[in-house]
Order: sequence, then structure tokens, then C-alpha cells
Amino acid sequence: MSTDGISFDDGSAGNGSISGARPRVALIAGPTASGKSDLAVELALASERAGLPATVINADSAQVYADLAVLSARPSEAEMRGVPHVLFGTWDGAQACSAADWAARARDEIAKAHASRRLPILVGGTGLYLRTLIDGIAPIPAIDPAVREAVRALPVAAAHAALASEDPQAAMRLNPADTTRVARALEVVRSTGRPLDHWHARREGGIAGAVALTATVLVPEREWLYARCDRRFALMMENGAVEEVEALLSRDLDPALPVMRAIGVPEIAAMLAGRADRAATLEAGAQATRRYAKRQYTWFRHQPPTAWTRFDTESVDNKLIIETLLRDLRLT
RNA sequence: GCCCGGGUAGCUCAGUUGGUAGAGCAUGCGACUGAAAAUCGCAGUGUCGGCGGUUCGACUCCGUCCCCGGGCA
Repeated sequence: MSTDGISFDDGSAGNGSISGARPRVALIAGPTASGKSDLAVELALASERAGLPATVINADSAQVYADLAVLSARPSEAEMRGVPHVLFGTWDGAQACSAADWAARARDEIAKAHASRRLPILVGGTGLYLRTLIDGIAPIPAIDPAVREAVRALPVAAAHAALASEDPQAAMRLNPADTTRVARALEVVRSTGRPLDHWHARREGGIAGAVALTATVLVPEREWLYARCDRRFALMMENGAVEEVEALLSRDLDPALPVMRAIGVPEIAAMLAGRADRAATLEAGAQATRRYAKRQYTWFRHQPPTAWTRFDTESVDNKLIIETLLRDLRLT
């Protein structure tokens, strides 16, 4: 069992030490079911004892939706233990939250916390969200909804064929079967009149240079985590996940919306439609959770920018991680 | 006990006149710029139930034994 911790800033301070007067931000990232939420609360309480109260900020793409409390494993009031939590259940499921949408809100929440002399603690497993917040993202104008709708209605093959003539570079770079990216490239060139590469030359809005970030990435042992994934989904099924999906389905939302694709929603919806029994649903949900955890391992192994300084510890013992974080945050 | 069907990858199975095997899923590895709990790419592995026989050569044919279904007694 090991923990990878990373401290990072904009690189100007060398090895990630806290420098100057830049306000502190803590980050706890890691795969699903790794116990991040509890750790964040423990860190918040420890920080408060050290004289700096904290606010936990969600960085998970499913926990942002109001419709998904059980299935996204959003912390309950009791689990929050009196620590303020923000951006949990903030978006209505009818509204898709993008990485940039989230990052903008997170930036505001971080600023608010600093203004009231609190430590912002980001918790979550959505790597793209975190990277967008930290490094910024290409300043691509909002896509014309009509263009988006038309593009997404195309079969991938047709979209890729169109892309080949409208943005040959993107067409060459992307896998022809990659529905999401092919559609994105096509909607961007059609809506903005410029190819994706034009926009990707710049990233804006990142907070890396403005804050002193202390981060830990939890990397638990695979077998241990998979067992927790299985157990967690089974518990969700017993504790309201089915009712949650029933309520969600009754809203009759577009099935392409992120809420409708969250782990467990398609699986439970299939059961409610009579296409799967409970045992098969349990297996499918657990499987989907494990696959997701796997992708997160890959993401956290390779995607964090080189400016993030990594260090390893021997265990995922919360006490040890808290001690390490407090030291890096200069709270001890 | 007899009859029928089946034993091939971790699982479910395919394998066409005999030329030492392949799909899906799982697993592992990877990519990732506004849907990221999404989307996509790449890669293993097999004493083809055991033993014997026919054959230059057997997962394929023959014999026998074992195991699993179903049926008849």
C-alpha cells in the first residue's frame, strides 16, 4: 500500500515549498472509494485545531449534481462533521456541468475561503476538473446550441468524415471511433470558425501561479480498492440508489446528460425496465465502478504536470497523511 | 445401469472436408483541453478433460476412462 503525495505551485519556488504570501490550498485526490471524503474532513478539523478553519470544495464530476446523492457517494451531513462543504449537489441534473464551469465556481469558492481566512480543501477524483482549475483551459467560446445538437446527432463515422474536410488536423489526430472527441472537434470548428488546435495553443484561468498548493494523491492497493468498490455499490443499492434512479428517470431528462451516465444510473435503469435482475445489476454496477477506478489510476499516474512534485509514503494511514499535509501547509 | 448433449482463455462460447486455435466479456497497459463516473486505443494467457490408437500430422477420426447437464429405467 502506498500513498503518492504531491506538492506543487507554479514552479517558481523550486521543489514545491510554500513561498511568499500566496494563499494556501489543499488538495486530496485519488480514485473512487479510496476514502478521500473522510480524509478531507479530518484534515479540515486538524487545520481548525491548528488555528485555520477550512472549507471542503468538491472536485468530483458526479457529486456536483443534486440528483445524485446516494450514487455519487456524496458525504452526508453527519459525515461532514460540521465542516462547511461547497459545490456538492450544486448543479441540477438537467444542466450539464463542464470542467470549465466547475473550475470557475471552484475558483470563486477558493477566493471566498481565502477572503474569510479559511483553508480551501479540494477533494475529488476528476482529474480533468483539477487540471482545468490549476492549469487553466483553452478559451473556447460557448458553442452554438444548434451546432452542438446537430453535431451530436451525427453518427461518429459521419462526424469524422466531416471533420476530415473541416479540420483535417484534428481528424488525423483523433481516433475515428472516439465519439466524444470527434464531436467536440467538429462543434468547435463549426461554431467558432477555427480549428481546435488554434484554441489549444493557450490555456487560461489556471490558479497555479496564484496559490500555494499542497496535494496528496491517494493510490491504494488495487485489490483493496476493488473490494471497496464492490461493497460500496451493494450498499448504495440497499440505501436508496434505486429510489434515486426512479426519481431521476421520472424527470425524463436527455439520456445523454452526464447525470444519466453516472455509474449506476444506466445499470439500475435497466433493472427498473426489466432488462436485468438484481444480481446482474449489482455485478454490473460494481464492475463499472472498478473500471472507473482503473482509469483514475492511469490518469493520476501520468497526467499530473511535471511541476507537481511527487513524494511517496509507506501507507495510506490517515493520521500519517494528515501529519504530512499539515507540515507542508505549515500548520505545525 | 442405459440413451442423448456437453467438457477449448479467468467466464460465456466459436472452431467450416485432420495441418498444434479465436471472439465477446473480465484482466493488464495506455490516451485524455468545456459530456471526463465520459470517450477511445493496445496487449496476454490455453498440457483444446485424461490415457491410448489411426495418421507424416489429431481440438477435429477411433477406443477407453473421468466430470457436468438432461432424459429413461
